[in-house]
Amino acid sequence: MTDGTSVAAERYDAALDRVLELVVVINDDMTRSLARDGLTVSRAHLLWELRRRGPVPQRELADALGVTARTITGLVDGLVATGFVTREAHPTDRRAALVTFTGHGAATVDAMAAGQREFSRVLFAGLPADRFECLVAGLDHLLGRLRAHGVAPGTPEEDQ
Amino acid sequence: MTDGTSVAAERYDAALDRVLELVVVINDDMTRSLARDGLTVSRAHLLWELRRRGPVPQRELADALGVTARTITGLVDGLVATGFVTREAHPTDRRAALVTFTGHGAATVDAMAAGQREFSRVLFAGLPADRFECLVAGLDHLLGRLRAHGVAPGTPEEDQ
DNA sequence: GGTTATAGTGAGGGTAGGACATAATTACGT
DNA sequence: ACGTAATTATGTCCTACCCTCACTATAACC
Repeated sequence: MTDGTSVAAERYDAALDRVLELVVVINDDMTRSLARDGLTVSRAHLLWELRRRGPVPQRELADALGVTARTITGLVDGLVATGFVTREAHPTDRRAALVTFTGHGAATVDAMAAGQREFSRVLFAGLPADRFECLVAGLDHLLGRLRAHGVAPGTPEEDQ
Repeated sequence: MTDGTSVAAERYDAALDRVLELVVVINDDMTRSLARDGLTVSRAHLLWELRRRGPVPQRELADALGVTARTITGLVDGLVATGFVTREAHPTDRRAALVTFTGHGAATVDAMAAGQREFSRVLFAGLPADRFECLVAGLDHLLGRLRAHGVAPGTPEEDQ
């Protein structure tokens, strides 16, 4: 079974190892980088969603992040305590609180966006155009396979 | 500034988005898959290291996972309680406890390894050989850039 | 033997999630 | 209009991960 059926199981394994290593390394880097801004990954995700939605009630953030409303309460508590957002009154629904950026919060999340662009340049710089395209195509293939396998979002999936 | 200096900042951004999405999707999938075996990501990492080291004192696992010894105590507590490992006496050092697989633990981690091979086949199946090679080369490039940028392991980095 | 280093744990704190229960408010149905 | 949902957010309580600091027991060194 050295070849025949496919490229070779061992090459697949080695490739998956690289993907997994990439996952770990990027995760760690994000965590450290955010910590320098006084943020955690979860809180940064919240700010990121808030950025492309404007002030929204917490319920919407819960749906966007895929966590319970209770978790959002905790995350917003932390972000309020550290001065990134405030809870403002909803104009029409007195149950809801509109999560709203402070100046510091807006500046931080803008800096995050800039940092991400910078990071992408660092990552992909020096990669010839054709190799770059091929890499992106490969990544798309992986994402497609994951979705087809019922893993990624886009699939409703009632789980188990 | 539509082109000229490089491929185009927007393409880099889009590519990074794919990488980030891959990170999230794979993380979530791993978490769910492990939960079906009664494991968490951290505990599975511990078992994974234990697999390629044989019975070891907890100190060694702490170094391998990059966490404090205290954290290992907690993880091993959980794994003992759920029947994956036991703490055995060290033959020569009475301070140390050798973390050792139970039958269930060994079987589970072997199944994890098999599942990973299976997963790699699912991911890469249907990718022509040349495209596969190109993807792997691209991934290596990314890992290299990360290391060069002082992100990945291999760099001592006294952190500060 | 005495000092120092190491292995592991107790105590306690911060963050991230969940389940369940509950108050306040809105929406709906008749 | 009035009662019954449904919805927003939170209180309370739980698991889990990770840390620091203090401490015990043991090993190692000299």
